[in-house]
Amino acid sequence: MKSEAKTPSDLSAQIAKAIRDAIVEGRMIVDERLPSEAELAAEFNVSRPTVREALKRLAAQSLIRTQRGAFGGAFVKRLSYEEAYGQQITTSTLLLSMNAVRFETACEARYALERACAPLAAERRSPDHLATMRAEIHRQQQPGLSDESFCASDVTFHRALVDAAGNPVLSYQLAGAVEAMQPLMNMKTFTERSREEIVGLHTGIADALEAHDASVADQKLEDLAAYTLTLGQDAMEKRARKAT
Amino acid sequence: MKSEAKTPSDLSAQIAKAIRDAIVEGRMIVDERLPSEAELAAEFNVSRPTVREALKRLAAQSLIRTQRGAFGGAFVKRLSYEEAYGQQITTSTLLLSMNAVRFETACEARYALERACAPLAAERRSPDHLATMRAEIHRQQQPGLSDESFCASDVTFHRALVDAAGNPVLSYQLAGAVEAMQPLMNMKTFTERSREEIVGLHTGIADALEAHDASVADQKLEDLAAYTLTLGQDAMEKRARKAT
DNA sequence: GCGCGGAAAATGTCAGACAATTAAATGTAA
DNA sequence: TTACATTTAATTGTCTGACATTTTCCGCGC
Repeated sequence: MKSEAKTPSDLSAQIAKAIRDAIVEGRMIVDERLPSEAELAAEFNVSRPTVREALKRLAAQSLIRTQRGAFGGAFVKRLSYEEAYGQQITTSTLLLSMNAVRFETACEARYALERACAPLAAERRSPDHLATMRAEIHRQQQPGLSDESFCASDVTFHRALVDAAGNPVLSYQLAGAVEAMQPLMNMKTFTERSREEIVGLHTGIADALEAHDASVADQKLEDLAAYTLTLGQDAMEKRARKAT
Repeated sequence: MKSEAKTPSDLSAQIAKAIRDAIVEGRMIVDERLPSEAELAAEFNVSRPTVREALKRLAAQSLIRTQRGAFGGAFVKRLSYEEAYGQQITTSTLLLSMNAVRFETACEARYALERACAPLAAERRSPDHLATMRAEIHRQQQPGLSDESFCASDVTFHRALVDAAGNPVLSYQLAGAVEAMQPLMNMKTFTERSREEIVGLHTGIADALEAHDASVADQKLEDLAAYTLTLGQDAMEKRARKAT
């Protein structure tokens, strides 16, 4: 009945899997109520703490939400875009930081994906998106801005670019790619000169989107990708020279 | 000290957040051992079951692994690409299925991202990737293949295309986009005629990659995107007519 | 009809106990 | 001395039972 001799222990993982499968396969629909903890405990023949551990696992993945009180309980949760963004970003950031991903690799992936957004963004960008981009460009020009703030502004600029494509699925997929780069970028230092260069390219991108010109936007993004790469290589060389 | 009057209850969530932050911010490194459950309970002034619920939350996100026995405990886990793929796919699939994402939206996102891979794939594709693609094309031509198997083969083909770009970060980002489309595609039916069309385009893509020809590959992908869109619209119209 | 208070149901938390597992320490014999 | 078996201690996994807290519903009095 419940063979699965694979993992004799970790009952809570098995129970979590069973419920997760039911949700993913559509056997439980959004806002449907799960049996109470006591009922689940009886059903799976385990104690309530074990069931609770399983439910917490699901809650951590935003698969369920719980509500206290009478007629409360655990409910299948509609996964919102915001939460999905958040999970995406956490996972991407950890993946990059824990696997010693080369700066070039992450950079290449990020700009390849962003360039995929450019044609759509050129077509659909709203005044709102343009305003956000202009505002960030302005911030990036302020003297005395710390490297970290400069990076944060860069991320906001690029997210606006992605969002301008007007496709929430695309925004979701790229949230991780854009945000996860920030820790890698934070390790670099930006000279006055390189900031000027970047701001110039950002301006070019915003102008191109405003003019609905996809090919110029793509060109500027390619330039920006290339320039970012050289920045990374410079930093590496400098470090190598220092180590010698 | 630990006020946080925002959420009076849900201690396990707070504890999980505290530990998660420590990991994400790099205060704990890979393979570092967390304090034992009893120690954590004392540290946070809660009971062991509460600590355990927090740890299960982290385990669900693959942030830690636990080991029983003396000198066992919870350890910060290196997030592998495989696990990251898996989480990506689960989240993407749920996001699409729970938010009534339009077929066109998902389709647009997927092909925009895939086309971003095309130039890199044309440059770097290995014989292995080409062989996988050819094999799937062959499978797709077999008569009597179920729609579901056809879709599964389609996914494998496209993942080979993405992997051919030789950038694991890109592969990770696209895993969700490609796989999450499968349930949406499974709802369609593929006539003999449409399968022929798709197989033709797949062959064109494989040929272009083999010839290192990025622009043809891109063109074929654009055609495939357009054709897939019309398939989806046909299906919608047919359903609408039936409902009338 | 309308507020109000208690009952009931459910999750959140705690305490203590035992089982299972594992690595290190210890002891023993060749 | 070395190799192997045994004990031991630390730690997670699970269970039982209890109490606290939150929230809804129902009936009661007005």
